Amino acid sequence: MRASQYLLTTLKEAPAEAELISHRLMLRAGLIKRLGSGLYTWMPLGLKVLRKVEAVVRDEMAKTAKALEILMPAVQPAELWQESGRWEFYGKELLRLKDRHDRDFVIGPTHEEVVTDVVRRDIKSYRQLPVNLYQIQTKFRDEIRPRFGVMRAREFVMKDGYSFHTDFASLEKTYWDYYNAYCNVFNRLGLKFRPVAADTGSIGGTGSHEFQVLADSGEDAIVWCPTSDYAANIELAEAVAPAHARPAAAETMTKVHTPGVKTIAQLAEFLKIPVEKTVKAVVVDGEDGKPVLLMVRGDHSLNEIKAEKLPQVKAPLTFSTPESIVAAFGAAPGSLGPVNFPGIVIMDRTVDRMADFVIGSNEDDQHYTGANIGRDFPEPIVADIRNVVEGDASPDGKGVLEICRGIEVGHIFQLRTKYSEALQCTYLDAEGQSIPMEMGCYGIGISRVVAACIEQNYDDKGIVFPPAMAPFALAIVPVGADRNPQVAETAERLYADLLAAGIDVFLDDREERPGVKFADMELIGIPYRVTIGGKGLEKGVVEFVARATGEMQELAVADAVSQVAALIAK
RNA sequence: CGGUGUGUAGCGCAGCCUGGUAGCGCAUCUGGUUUGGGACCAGAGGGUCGGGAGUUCGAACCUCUCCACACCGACCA
Repeated sequence: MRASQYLLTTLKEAPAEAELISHRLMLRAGLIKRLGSGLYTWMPLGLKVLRKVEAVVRDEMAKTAKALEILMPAVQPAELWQESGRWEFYGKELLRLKDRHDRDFVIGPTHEEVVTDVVRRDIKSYRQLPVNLYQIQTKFRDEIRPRFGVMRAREFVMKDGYSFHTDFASLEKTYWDYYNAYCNVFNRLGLKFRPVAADTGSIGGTGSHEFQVLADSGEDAIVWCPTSDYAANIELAEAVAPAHARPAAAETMTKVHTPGVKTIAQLAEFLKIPVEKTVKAVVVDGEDGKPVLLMVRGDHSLNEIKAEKLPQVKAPLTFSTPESIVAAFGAAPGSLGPVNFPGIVIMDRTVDRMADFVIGSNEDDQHYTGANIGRDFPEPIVADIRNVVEGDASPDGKGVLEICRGIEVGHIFQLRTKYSEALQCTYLDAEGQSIPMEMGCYGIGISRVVAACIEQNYDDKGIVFPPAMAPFALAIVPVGADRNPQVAETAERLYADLLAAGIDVFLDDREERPGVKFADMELIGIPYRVTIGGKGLEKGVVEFVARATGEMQELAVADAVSQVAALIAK
């Protein structure tokens, strides 16, 4: 491709709305243009990158996941969503619309309903199973807060796969095929990533893994163990009970005046004690509507997903209002505790092993010191309700946990029979019994992968695409071609020869100063550059520069094509 | 939806407090000089100052209202 015939829309300054580095660079490099909140046009250069990702995904879908590609409608009839129950449960993220006949439709945020309908129409016998289908398609989720460009856009490109099985063993086999396919995809794209155990969220089901690209800007916290292969999303990571038993009570429970103390930090500061000696009280609505008191150690934080799963707690998790808290406890948040509280109390496993701690007294501006479980209030229910922290013991007992940030680019689920039952997607087994199919679903955020990649591969000059994702394999930059016919000739010949050799070359034949061309080629992240100038040609050489390292070497013009091809192939 | 903030040329911004008919840098166009790291000189084009209403002789500026966008909290590929 020639720059003179291409549409490069690079910017020196990024639009003010862009905060994340990948978002800024994608706008500056002209990969995407914003149309509205969470809506982006993929410009020629950006689309090329997107297609590169798709190509790798398609290849691995065929080779490793052994799935067949289909394409389902983006617009789906509401009936299917009513049948699965998600018309009610999916909430406002589901974009609903009516056609001219006033019939309800949705713009698909995912395709479990449609694909299940496809399969239930045609697949009737165990002999036809398993079935494994995928598509690459534009999805729409009316996100509460779109942000970070295509990282969390409302409209985005997703690869979604679905498999159907007679039994769980078959599902598990395909599940691990996808697991391996995803590992291959992200490895081939040159990403640093980690598969982690994950919560199944609103999609439902049993087993689940997320594929997280490691980046400090990631929205997810990933827990992992350097000395074992344990890795999980913090939402799921189990906080194990401390190894030691609960110490014996040594202090007498004493009420202390703590004027103006509302937070754990203030409490520890006021009493001059470590925060580990305090217990935090959080009040949520119970399953029966009455407030439930949750206790975690002062320096720990409540894991809302774990809390929501407790049978005593109402789902979705709802923090009790200050009014209902005052009514139930007689005190405002900041001084709450289990002493003399008649309702349900649930404490974290760590709290269970504490003694002589500080806790709210259910009187404003009063706390208890030296509080002890059992002696000063009844033994609460014990549960894992906190987020793990760095230094916690790994749940597999093989080390100590660390935490890093990740961007979720893929997610695989064992759905089991949630949708096949709701939509009556059944098959007849050898005995003629009608049985709901076991299902799995498998997603990759294609457009998000591009942003995640940039988040991991950039420098002060711009994007540094890994070769597998780069819009072009190589840039040729002639310097002074308008004054030196030999430069122009050499550039043209090299361009033609490299194209003939099957290399996707970008020839910057614009009438721009060299600095402008260099800066643009670097900004858009082309992995390699050949610079052709008069001085070099006098010596019979051209320059070859690697974007990632900046390393330059001179190549003899005579065999530049074969040398470039060899260098790129490395 | 709640909290905070911003809307002025394609992009980045100033002007607003203290009303007087809109400006800077980059980008664009023309001419010239330049030419291995985002050139220089001269000239030019480009604006419903987010929309509407109000106050005023006069509103980018003051008031009200609506809209859009961004950031912080509840969702997810």
